[in-house]
Amino acid sequence: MARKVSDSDSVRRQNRGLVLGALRVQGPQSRTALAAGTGLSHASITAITADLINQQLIAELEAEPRVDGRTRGRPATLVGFERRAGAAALFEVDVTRARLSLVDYGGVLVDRIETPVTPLTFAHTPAAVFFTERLELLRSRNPVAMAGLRRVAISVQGILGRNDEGLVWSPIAHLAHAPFIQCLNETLGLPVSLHKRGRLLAEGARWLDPALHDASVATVFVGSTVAMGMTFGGQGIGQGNGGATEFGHMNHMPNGALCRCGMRGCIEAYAADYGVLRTAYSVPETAHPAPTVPSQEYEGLIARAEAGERAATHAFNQAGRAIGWGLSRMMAVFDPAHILIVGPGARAFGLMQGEISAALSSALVCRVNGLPRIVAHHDEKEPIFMGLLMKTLSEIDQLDFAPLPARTGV
Amino acid sequence: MARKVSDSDSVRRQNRGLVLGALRVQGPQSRTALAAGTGLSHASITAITADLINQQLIAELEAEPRVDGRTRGRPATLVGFERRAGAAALFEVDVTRARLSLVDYGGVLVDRIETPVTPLTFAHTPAAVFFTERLELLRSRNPVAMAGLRRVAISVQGILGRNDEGLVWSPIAHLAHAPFIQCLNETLGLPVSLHKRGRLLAEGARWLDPALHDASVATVFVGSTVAMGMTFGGQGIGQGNGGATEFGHMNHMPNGALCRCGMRGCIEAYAADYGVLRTAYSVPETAHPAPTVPSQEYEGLIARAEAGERAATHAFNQAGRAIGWGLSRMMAVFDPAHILIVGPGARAFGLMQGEISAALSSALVCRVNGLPRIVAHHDEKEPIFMGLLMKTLSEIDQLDFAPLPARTGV
DNA sequence: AGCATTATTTCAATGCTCGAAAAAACCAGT
DNA sequence: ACTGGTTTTTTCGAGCATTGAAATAATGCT
Repeated sequence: MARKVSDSDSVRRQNRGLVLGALRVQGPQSRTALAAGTGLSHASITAITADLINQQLIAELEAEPRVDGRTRGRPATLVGFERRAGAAALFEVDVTRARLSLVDYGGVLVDRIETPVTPLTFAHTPAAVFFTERLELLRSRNPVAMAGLRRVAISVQGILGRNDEGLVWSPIAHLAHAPFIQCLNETLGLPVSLHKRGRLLAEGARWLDPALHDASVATVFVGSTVAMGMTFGGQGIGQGNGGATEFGHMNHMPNGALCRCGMRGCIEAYAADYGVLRTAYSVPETAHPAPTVPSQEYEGLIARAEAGERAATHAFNQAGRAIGWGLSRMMAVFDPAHILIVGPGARAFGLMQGEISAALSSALVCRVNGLPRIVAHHDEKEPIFMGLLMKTLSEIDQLDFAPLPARTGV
Repeated sequence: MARKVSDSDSVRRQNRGLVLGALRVQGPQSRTALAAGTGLSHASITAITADLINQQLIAELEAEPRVDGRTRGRPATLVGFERRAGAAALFEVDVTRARLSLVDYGGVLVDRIETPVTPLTFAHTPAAVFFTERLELLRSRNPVAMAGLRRVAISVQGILGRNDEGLVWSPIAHLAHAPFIQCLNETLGLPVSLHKRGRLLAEGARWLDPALHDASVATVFVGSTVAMGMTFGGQGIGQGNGGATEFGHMNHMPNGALCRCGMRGCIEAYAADYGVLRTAYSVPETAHPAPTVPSQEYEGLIARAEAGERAATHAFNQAGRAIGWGLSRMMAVFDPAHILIVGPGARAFGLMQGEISAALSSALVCRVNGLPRIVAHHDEKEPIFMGLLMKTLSEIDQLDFAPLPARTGV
């Protein structure tokens, strides 16, 4: 049942959140700009920013040379996040490597640790230990920043259980069912959150392209896996892991090619790197998928397909068909205004586009409403990091700092 | 960009909405119960209900005999909607008939007009005329109630355009692209809204079963068409037609059976009544679908299948397979806590269940998280009406009555 | 009739927002 | 150097909604 949302304290919290959100989205800006951006009155902005400055969450920036053309009148004082107000530790765990980044409250990267990962990594070292060790290393290198740590966020691939039970399945060996979240949480006494990589991709795309910020977008990652995240006009559904999907494991063809997940006929089994290679080399569909594919091998195949080599183009056609039918089926359930293709496979977009469009054209929604715009982006790493970063910092904004702690400080 | 949500007026509006919502969901109740249900203080409830009573939106009910067991203390005064506060006209348009219901603000059915519809109906009579005529008839029979008309809502099948452009495609002949919404809107000077039938089904299920009210549910209609609506913990995405899907026209098999929509291989082409009959009678898949199927024929087929007749059971197996793979594919994108099967086809659920489960088992999400609970409901008419009714009345609550018009009205 | 119990209303205090007016801070031109 | 114009912030008083606690109402029970 709906619950109260609105005594006068909630109003304040809400408006603080609005201000922090505006700063997060648009960067440092003047109070006047904040008033315009949030719709609040100048008077309220003054009160709220004074509050936030008192609590050292934001600070006035040094006067910048004016860039906005205005030359007359009192110059604006920009306010922006106080970088020392807090920090977050962000893990991105992949099949081939793990990366831990320390960022401050302003979103600036402070330090970073990269570690190669093999299928044996988490067999030898329990995940909780692995994460803790790296956090300790980070702490020893950045004692000051780490003292203000407020959140640990982890990006993983796989399926998150229905009720916050963590990873129930993952292509990263020995990571599923490992109780590292609770461990870290208890050890550190901090909120630790787990995010699906595909979902962060969508989140990141939203932050990287302002046009997408409030749109509904499906972001498809094509590479060593096939994944998809969705955003709906600015918010995922059901707070939690809303927007996360298992697109790569949507069935493309009953009883079809063997997938890494053990099922048969998944889209990924045709469109992820290993699937494309398998097709190109005429390896039987039921052959066990290669655990990892060296990127130069995949790149090489793209090059050969672009040069017109039959087996290669055929493989990418197959991949395109799988993705296309998958999108066409998805659109029967949810039809986004934008579709983004990202990841290593985005480079092969040209090779798959024909089949994708053909499959999409057979969706009733598309025939009636027209094909959605599909765009390929070639950088896949930063969207994930960006998504993890912005999602975590926004969470700190709203959860830690928006419920005003004790009224005006001092 | 996020905009202001919260000056003190919005707080009032918000809380009025909470009160109206609680009354809508839980029916007439005491102020004390409202306080508990909304989380507001008794003092606020007093103020808000006084306001609402002043504006004649709600009224104190006659003392009812106590049923709650409490026998001591001051008896509660129940407040409930003032039925005369407004009315709504609800059209349910189907392939075979149209129904117009007049309901008052309390949700009580006042009058109803039913009209058979044929494929020629809207060829002879423009939709706008058809609707207007019936509204006029209703007005002549209920001048008083119709004077308080606040909304016209129409339930249709088909695809709604992306930007409120109305029906772009519909299985109801000559209804797509007809500008009846704007016409009615201008003629009546009232908001006229169009709803997808499948979406209302989900909405209705939510209101009919309290356990589903705040859950995420996929409601599948199986009958003359196959349709699906989704709810996400109480709210559709993207306000508008969030939760609407084109599930029936999700592709089941590339280049498969011919569907009424003109495409090939849609789920509907296998699982709607005409599809099942076509399979049962070994009519070629590419044969043009029957425009309508008499319900006794469909029922008869169910009976024969239940009696074990081969052709019939095979047809329902096919249908189950189409629905099952469709659900399995849907679950890769959105996995609801409940799946409801409703409509005439729900009676055949037992015949399809095996194939549905088999297909679902091949979804990774299901293998990992377990199969979702699938339940068949046998009544399909009332959920649609209920959905249309509650959605429209809630809209009046929130849009017309929550933004308090002019402060206390003497 | 008086007491216990439950439902509502009254009252005074608190906090937030807002609009308008005042104060600041800076540029330009004379 | 000084005055006027312009743009940004802050200050101030008013208006409102909420809240907890205390007061008031309305019954049943004994």
